[in-house]
Amino acid sequence: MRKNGVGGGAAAPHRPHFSGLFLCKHEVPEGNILMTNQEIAQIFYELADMLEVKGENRFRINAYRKAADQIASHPRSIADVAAEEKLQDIPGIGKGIAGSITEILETGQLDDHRKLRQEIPAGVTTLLSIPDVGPKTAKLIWESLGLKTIDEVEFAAQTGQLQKLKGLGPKTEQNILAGIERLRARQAEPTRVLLGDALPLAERLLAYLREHPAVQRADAAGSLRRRTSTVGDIDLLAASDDPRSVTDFFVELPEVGRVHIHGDTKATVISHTGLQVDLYVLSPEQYGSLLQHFTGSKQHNIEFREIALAQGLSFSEHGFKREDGSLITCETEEAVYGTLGLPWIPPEIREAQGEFATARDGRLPQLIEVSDVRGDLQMHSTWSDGRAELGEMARAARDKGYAYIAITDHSQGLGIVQGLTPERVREQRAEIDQLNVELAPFRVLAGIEVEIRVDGSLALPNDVLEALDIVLASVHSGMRQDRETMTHRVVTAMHHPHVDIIAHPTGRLINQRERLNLNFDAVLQAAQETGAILEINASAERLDLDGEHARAAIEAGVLLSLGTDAHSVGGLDAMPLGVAMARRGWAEAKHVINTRPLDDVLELLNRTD
DNA sequence: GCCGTTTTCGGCCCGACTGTTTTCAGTCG
Repeated sequence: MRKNGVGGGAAAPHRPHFSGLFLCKHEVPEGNILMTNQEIAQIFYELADMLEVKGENRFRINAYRKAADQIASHPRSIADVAAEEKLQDIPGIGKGIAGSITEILETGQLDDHRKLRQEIPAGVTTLLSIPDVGPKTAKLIWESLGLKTIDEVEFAAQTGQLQKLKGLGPKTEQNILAGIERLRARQAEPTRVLLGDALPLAERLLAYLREHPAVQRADAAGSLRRRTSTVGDIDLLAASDDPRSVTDFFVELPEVGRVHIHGDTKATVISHTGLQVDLYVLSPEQYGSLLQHFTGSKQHNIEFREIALAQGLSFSEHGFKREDGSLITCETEEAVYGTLGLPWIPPEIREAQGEFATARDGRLPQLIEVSDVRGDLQMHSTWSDGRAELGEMARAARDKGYAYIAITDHSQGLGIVQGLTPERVREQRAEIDQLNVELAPFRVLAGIEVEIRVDGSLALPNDVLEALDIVLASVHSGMRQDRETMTHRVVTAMHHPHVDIIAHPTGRLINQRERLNLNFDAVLQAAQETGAILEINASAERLDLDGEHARAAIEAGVLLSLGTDAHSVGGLDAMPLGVAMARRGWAEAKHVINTRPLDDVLELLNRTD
């Protein structure tokens, strides 16, 4: 788990930067400044960092961080929420922070933040991004040596100045130097790792651990288990009666580049690929509490422990402690939640977004499972930019157990690939018809991923689209349009009579390209009006919609579809990632059209045979 | 600063590991 992951109170000075997705000029009340959720959140993160360096009340600091998390992950524009005077409906936002948000929206800044910034140079809070440098160390270095940048701290460490400070020694000085090196490596290779890349590495490491004779169980936890789109590190857990032998074994694995921490029950290593991997080991009878604790999220755990405290129980990874000091251990997570009278809560929704209240009321959703998915509704073949023949894709999908798929090659109008012309759509249809004879009862739907042109019109004529079984529409070019234009463009396409699904609706490519500048509320409204379906694109670099957007869609009564967007046979394996996003969005099978039998899907699309 | 099926005040999650220390502070998860 990365810095400030589960349970921590430490700073996380740098947050991934989001696009201006949630901002819409014409919705902001007169006189307000254009601010994205991320920009607003950033002010509170910085405020928290500065207060921490000052040594202020840690609960106040945590309140700002919690509010910033809520703001950053809110699926709607905070400016819109503010305009509706609903800010205090958001958990963690009370009168004070609501007032601060209003001030930020009106003036573009926060006076408390501005004043503190005069007191504490911006550079000092950036020192918090160095591993092993927290607020106390940053303050010490700044006040005693006057250092304000990472470069200055690096030089001071190289020249032995840091170890002269009270409380620091030569080891710490070396750790800070190594930390700066790690930070630089991260910045050169900036990104968080894709869920789809981290999962295989975690599985390899787990396979080693499970072979160790003293290991009874091993699982991934943390954000990987919650299936966030990207992860900052990998958290692994093991059950063993001899934990030390397991951490000893772990730090010697071939994947390990460097050992950072190596204790009796925990070890932290850096893999050769630069990813941090943490291992925690406890006895089998404590495995349930270990799993719960390290799955997080941090805020979920805090709420969980508050509920425990209200029942006179203190909870940690070791189990529940009664007030008399006696321990209740839990071998399973079901027992952990059950001890507080709660049903087991799926990891994907442990984000402190209302899951406890829902669980208490017995209203937890029956989340969609991979096995619910009967067909894959987006994939490509050599007819456009895919690497496998249409027949190979179909047979591979059939062999995965699907009842149907949609072949959705690109249309003309997409410059970089050989998109289908009306003529070639008809040729492809003949091949699909032939395949359907061969593969029956498995069914290949003749589909298309048609370009939404810059004005919202589609790149194929109506009669061509009408003859297809399913039409996906998406934006691949002209992506820099302003918010109003882009929103109008997508909404116009949704109103097209032959468009069934908007593919990868927000257009993000994780770590590569920001989301489209789109008013998502307006997209949801258009979906309500037209019945258009929004895709959850399962390819690892898209995962679009993500959980937050999927949940907003479901709450708006909008239907979803799942497609891998596979461009090869191997690409079909991405479906569990898409299902994970759906689960993070609290989706049940009924919310996703391709959990339904083919006839029901065709009826929904008004294309019954 | 937030929050309330004990509370509008007085709480706010809990423990391992490391380094610099002679008993603990800082950082992290």
